[in-house]
Amino acid sequence: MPRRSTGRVTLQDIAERVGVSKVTVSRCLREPQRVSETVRLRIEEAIEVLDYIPNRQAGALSSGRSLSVALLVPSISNSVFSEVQRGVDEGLREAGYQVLMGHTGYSILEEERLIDTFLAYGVDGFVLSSTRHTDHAQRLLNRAHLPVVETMELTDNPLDINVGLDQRVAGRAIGEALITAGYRRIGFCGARLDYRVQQRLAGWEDALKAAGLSTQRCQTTPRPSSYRLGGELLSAMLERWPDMDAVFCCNDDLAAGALFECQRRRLDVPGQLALAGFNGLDITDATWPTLTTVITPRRAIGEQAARLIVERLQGAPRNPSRHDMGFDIALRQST
Amino acid sequence: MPRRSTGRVTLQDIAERVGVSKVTVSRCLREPQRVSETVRLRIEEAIEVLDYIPNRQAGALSSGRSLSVALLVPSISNSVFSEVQRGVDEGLREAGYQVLMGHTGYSILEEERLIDTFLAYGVDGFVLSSTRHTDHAQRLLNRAHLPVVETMELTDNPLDINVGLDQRVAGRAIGEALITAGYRRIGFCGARLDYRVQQRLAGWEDALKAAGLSTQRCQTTPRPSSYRLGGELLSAMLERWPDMDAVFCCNDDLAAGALFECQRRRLDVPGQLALAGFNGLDITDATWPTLTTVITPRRAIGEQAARLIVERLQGAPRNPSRHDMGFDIALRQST
DNA sequence: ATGAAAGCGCTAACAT
DNA sequence: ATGTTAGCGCTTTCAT
Repeated sequence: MPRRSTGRVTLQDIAERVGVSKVTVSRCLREPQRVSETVRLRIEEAIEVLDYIPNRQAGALSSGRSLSVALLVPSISNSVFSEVQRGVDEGLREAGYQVLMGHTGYSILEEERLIDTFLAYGVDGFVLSSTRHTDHAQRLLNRAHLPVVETMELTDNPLDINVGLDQRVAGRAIGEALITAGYRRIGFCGARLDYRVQQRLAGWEDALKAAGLSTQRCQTTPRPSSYRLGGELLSAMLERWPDMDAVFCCNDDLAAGALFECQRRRLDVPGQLALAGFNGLDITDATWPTLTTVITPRRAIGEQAARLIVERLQGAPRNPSRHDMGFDIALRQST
Repeated sequence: MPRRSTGRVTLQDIAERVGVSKVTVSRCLREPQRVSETVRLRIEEAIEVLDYIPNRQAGALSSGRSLSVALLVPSISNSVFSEVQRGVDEGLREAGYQVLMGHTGYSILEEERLIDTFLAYGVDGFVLSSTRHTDHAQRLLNRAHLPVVETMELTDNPLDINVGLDQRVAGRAIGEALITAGYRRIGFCGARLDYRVQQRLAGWEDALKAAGLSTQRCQTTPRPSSYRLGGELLSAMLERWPDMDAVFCCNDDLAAGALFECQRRRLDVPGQLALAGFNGLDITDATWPTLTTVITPRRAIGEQAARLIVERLQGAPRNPSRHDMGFDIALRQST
């Protein structure tokens, strides 16, 4: 017994109304110039009148391409990734691809789960926001023969395409900037301690060691970053190392939170304590005093990722590559 | 001539390896208890060994259900919506649904485009973050016979399910709180001026009028909200109405930006000027002074939206409803 | 320029 | 408990 149709308007409905076969309608949608003008106009009219919405699942099943790309970010609420997302989204949309977003909660296991899910949805490519993955995730990606872009940080062994910046070099640069500015008892505070934060910490150590300074003033926690945590970490540090004259916070949220805590304590920034953040979020340029930070090219990373993946989707051969997008130090009022 | 297969592992491959038919494998995945234990174990082993990933497009095409729900938010970077998103995501994931997110950029035309796109992807339902849509979008949604939840604000004519809070009443409540606290020359500053902001403004007017106070101190702009804009609007207001003793900012970003501007001007908050925001973002509880604000139950809205849509997806009949999730006023140091 | 036929990988319906 | 058959809506291939 035939299963009843879903009631949705299909290519066949358009075809019948116009009096052509459904291949012609399909063709009209994909290669309008291959259909005669008269037929084209009538098809377009029918589509309009019937409110036809193509069934992408059927299209994808048949063609093997879904015209969608998965973008996996650690966190939705972290504004750091929303800029990357915008760049990716814009670039891919222009090329006719839909971006499907997922968030991993900073967990590579969750990333693996999402890769599996999106493979099941038949995405044509992946943009990941890290270079660290489970073995299984890597296997899945390799077998799928899909273009993959790993973003944010750089790696020597990209799965495929890698677009980011050297987090360690950036950490070192901000450390050096603080040293150049005359600070000598420089602390580091970090939350979450994901790979990128660890790299920034290593960079900070590089800078201090190279200058012969102590790297003992280091306060870290696995807890997720927040404004309040920035305040808490700063308080703990002031207690342990009252002589500290500057702090590099692993990200801008912590830096802003630390600044608020200084205000609460009536501690003059930068007079009594200098503060620096990382990423260059909007808030760093709005507080009083404004915050010194490392500006990361998040939008550009997203755009470049989109550009490269589109190239591949349009047929360019696989060619593992690494793209260093650099960073800028913004020296502001807090140092 | 037969088209060559995609090379992907399919149900058929599993079936052949185990020596059963593919329906049995399919059944094993969906209703394991209906398959004999021995066969089940062998199927599970084959799936593991071959790294089988089901093709959801084929499944959805065949069954008419994609096990996915679209969530449309105005902005990815606005943390207001990330809480909603978490609630939705969590609830839907538990029920076995994947959330596909899109952002409209506060444009109902873009919303319409996304509704079209996600209908093409065959989603089983929609969570929207407004009650305002284009006529065409409403038509599309009605014809699709899919569960739809409109969130954030309340409406008298829900498309289907409506979960939110009365933005106008909330605006009035914060206005009244300021009046109760003794302020009399109360300003309003608003950005973007989307529907919700307009409602908050109307509520603020309600409160001031009811108390016989002037509503002239109102500074608005269509520009998108940001910390810096909060500072700019405040500056403009101080210039126009130097006697102003309190400002209700339409959201927390503006309020924080206004606070930073006060710090820059060495204006004592709340001594010389009181500030209030809207939403209850983390930052309002981190600044110095902390910010008075309206706490909106964003997480709860998301969870409730998920709960209700899952009910419908599991067969509950359509039953238009409105769920007022309320709000709380947090009186903090800035007033 | 247009169409007929086959098939993408899966599930629903109906046997056995 | 398992299998057979048909078909979801589209695109591809090949023919006209």
